[in-house]
Amino acid sequence: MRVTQLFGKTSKTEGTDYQVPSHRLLTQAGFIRESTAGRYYLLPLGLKVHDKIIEIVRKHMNAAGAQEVVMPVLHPLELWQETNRTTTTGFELMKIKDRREAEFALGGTAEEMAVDLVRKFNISYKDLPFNIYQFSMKFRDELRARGGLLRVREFVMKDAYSFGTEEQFKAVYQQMWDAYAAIFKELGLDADVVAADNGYIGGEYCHEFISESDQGESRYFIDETTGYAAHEDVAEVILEAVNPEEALLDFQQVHVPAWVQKIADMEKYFKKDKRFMIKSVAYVNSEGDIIVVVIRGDLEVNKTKLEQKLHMVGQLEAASEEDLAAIGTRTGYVHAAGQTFLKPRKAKYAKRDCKVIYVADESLKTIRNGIGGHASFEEGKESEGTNVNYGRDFKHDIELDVAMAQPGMKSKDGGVLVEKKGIEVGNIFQLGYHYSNLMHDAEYTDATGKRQKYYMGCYGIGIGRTLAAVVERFHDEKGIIWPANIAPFQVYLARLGTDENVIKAADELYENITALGIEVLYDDRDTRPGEKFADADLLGIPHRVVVSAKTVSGGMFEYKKRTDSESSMQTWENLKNLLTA
RNA sequence: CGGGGUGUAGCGCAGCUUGGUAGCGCGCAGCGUUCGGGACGCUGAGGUCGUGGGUUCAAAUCCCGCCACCCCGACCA
Repeated sequence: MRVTQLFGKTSKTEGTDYQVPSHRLLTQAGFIRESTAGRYYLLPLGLKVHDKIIEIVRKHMNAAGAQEVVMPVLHPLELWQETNRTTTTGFELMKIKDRREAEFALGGTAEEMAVDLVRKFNISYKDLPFNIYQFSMKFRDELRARGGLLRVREFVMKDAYSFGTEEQFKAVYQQMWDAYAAIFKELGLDADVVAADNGYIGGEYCHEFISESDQGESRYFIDETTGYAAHEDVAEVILEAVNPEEALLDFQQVHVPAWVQKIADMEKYFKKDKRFMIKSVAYVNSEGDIIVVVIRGDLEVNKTKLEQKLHMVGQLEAASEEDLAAIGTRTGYVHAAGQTFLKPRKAKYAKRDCKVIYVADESLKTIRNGIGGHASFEEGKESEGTNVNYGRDFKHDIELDVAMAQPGMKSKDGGVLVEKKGIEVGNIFQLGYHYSNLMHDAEYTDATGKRQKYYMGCYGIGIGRTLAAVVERFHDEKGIIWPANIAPFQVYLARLGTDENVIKAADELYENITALGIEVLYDDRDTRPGEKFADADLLGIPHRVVVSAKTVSGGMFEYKKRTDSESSMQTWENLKNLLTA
């Protein structure tokens, strides 16, 4: 390809709106162009890379026995209604109607479609297991697109759906895990594999493949001694007893000044570490019930864990002042001990009839003689509890681990958790019977002739995001540095000058390298050398060859790798070897 | 959805306070001089000033509505 014929241009100036390197570089180098927020044009250069990534993914999926299909992008809305995802999806479902008023969801993920396709056939146990996948545009009405291709509203995703028996599933899951590891390795992204939350997809467990990056939005923890790796949403820690040697003291309700409300205030007033404080955090669910989580003062409630463990996925929101008023309390004075304590006040403050669900975090068991959680806010008589001991002074029926992990904590496997940030480039989900239970006829015939439900999994890779993750990992101040296997071209051939001999030599070299089956981007523009070199670096093509009056007179070619700082003169034979190596 | 900000030529911006013929740099086109890390001179093209309404003799500028985009948060691939 000649640069003079290539659609898309590099830009010398950087925009000011780019917060993320890959966004700026891909735009500046002419790989992508923004349409509206979160929707991008892929230009010829960008598409070439995109295609190469797809090819690698396809190769490994096929090798793992998965079979490619294409599903419609418009999903009949009834399918989504069958699984209640029209109301409960995490992403805002995009819907459209045709002229007959038939409603469709713009596909954001395709579990229902896959099941619907499969149930159109008479599947027997002899057909199992199988795994079908596709590359298709996914639509998600993101609240806020961000970071170029990192978080968009339309993107090509490879999504696979496996069907089989429960016994067969483990092997399929492992197969996909291995395929993913191979894919990301081939792309130069040695992704961390972390346990994560299934969220709206459903199922009981899943793993995310995360490319470590400062620009990533996923926060996760790794225990480097044991290998335990988990997304912050699910990371489990062992909390050790803080003061097990301390004798239990008598509970006291003591007067405190009105300014003492937050944990920080209490630390100041009682002159004790926040680990000894007892904190209550209130949420409201979609029914309007109030969920009060009582937890150690130094910990944060992990809402994802809480939702998962209460089976209220996607339903919890932080309680408002109004919600708190409904149970007779207010911010800073949510009572840890439970409903009974609230009753006397209820008549005065209650505004609506709602359930109060108390959850005690396991961390409460790690402290003796804690402070707080028994606040009274009657004016002039503000008070707090001291020497509070969970189990003795109060206890809740629901005891869960819902604390957010923090760096330095002990992982559930015993090592120390290190915090990392990264870009989630792929995920594998165990779905189990989630969809088979919700959708009719998601069944096959077993060896005894009985109908059985499918045990499913699903597996996704965002192609554009992966592309961006590669750029995040491989770039310098001058531009992108593509790994050779996905570079849009292998060679950037820069012709310096417009001398007849130079043109002839460069044209010939272009032909000769192309004849080797190597993709060349031939910079045949009549521009100055500096511009060509700058573009070569910006575009990130692995090899750079220069033809100029100097090289022509010497009968040699100038060669440099994108990652080299110095170039060298090479004969054609040597150059050939360097380029085909 | 809450808070903050921005919309003027392909890109980056000035002009708006104090209403009066729409500007600058880069880029683009032509000519010339140049030619090894983003040259220089001259000439030129290119803008419904996001959009709808209002005030006014007159609106990029003042007022109201709407839309889009960016950042933080919330939410979540």
